Amino acid sequence: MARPREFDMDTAVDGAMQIFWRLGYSATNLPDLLHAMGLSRGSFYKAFGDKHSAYLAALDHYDRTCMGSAVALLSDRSKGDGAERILKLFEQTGCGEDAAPRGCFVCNAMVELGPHDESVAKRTAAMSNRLQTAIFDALGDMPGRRMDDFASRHRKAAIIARLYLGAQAMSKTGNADADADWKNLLGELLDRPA
Amino acid sequence: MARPREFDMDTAVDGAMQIFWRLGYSATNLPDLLHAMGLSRGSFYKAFGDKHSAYLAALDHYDRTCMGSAVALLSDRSKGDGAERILKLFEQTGCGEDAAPRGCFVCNAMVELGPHDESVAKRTAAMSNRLQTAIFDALGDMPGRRMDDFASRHRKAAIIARLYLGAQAMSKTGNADADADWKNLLGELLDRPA
DNA sequence: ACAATTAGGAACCAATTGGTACAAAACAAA
DNA sequence: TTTGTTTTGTACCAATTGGTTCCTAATTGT
Repeated sequence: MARPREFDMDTAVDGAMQIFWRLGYSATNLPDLLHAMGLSRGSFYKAFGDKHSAYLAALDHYDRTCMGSAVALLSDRSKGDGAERILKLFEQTGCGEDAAPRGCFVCNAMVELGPHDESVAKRTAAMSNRLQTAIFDALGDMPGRRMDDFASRHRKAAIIARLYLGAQAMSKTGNADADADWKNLLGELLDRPA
Repeated sequence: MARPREFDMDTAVDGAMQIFWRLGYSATNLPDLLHAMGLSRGSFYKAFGDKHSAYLAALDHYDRTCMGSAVALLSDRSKGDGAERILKLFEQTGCGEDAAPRGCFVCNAMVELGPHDESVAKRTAAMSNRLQTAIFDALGDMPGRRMDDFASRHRKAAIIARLYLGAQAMSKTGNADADADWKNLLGELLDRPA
């Protein structure tokens, strides 16, 4: 048919995700974005249309990759019971100790564009719901602990999801590691039925 | 000495806070900022120097006003015991139901500028610490409930502060009111010693 | 009244913004 | 090899960005 594209689509979108994640939407200008994606203006506008569409593609990429592995961790029975998996999630996604804290892309997007961008709001809401559901499921997999009723588990999952976002947000100021042991209480929290 | 300024400093800074709070730093351009502050370019640059300084002034204003009243609420013994006051904080600052969700200015600033702006990081860290301390104090004022030890109270306060930030962040997507009753669990959580 | 001093506001600025036009280049099918 | 199609990179664009200049107006102290 015609000339095939030289760049790898997934690599480019991943590059976009990286820089949007680190800098946010407004603060990322086109030259930086193009550099991060490894392609030139022509290719970019042909393949994505505009900056905003590239951002949405980056969000969807985040959903597929990062959010996907978070959900996978939460539902992986080989990693311990539900409480241990939730704790692992908090530890692995580095709620605090990171040297270059970029937080959670979903949280960043929600805060920056949520109220003014319908398409972003829809995606971030879907992703946080996905996380919350995975937490809910993990809460149901705690053999040996007293089982919560459905409504309590739901509320508990809602709390933990918000706690996760808040921890990610606070990690971006760099003072979070000062009292990093707050994670310990999360474990105690999970033990206690509500 | 000389001609006095015609605008009220506090009103102007408050206007700056409003629009920065709603739009964020990057997305607020100078014309909008000037309009919100009710003054012209000349007066603005004479009084504040540049956009960034105005943002810092807005943050400090937030600390004085909003954060101040939050802390005041948390330490107001006439509003109930510590647990009730914490619950009131979550209810009053509208974690979810707001029609025009602007979230929490501290959280917004942390997420947008925290990792790249030392002066913002310092201020937001100070403010979140201030909130966390007030929560810690409130947790110590729960007559009739079993008293937590010092370390547990500290961790509990750290959790609640992060929960607050996360709830504020999630409120910006608009889907938060779907399961607004997660606050109920906060009450149960507070009852239980850790 | 009169300096001295400062606020206010409009005109202006260079740099950067996101986005477009277009021609050359690279491929596939014939 | 020719033709048709698509990518790629560069030059270009208008609009907007935050910020400066500078003149006029207003006020206070003397």
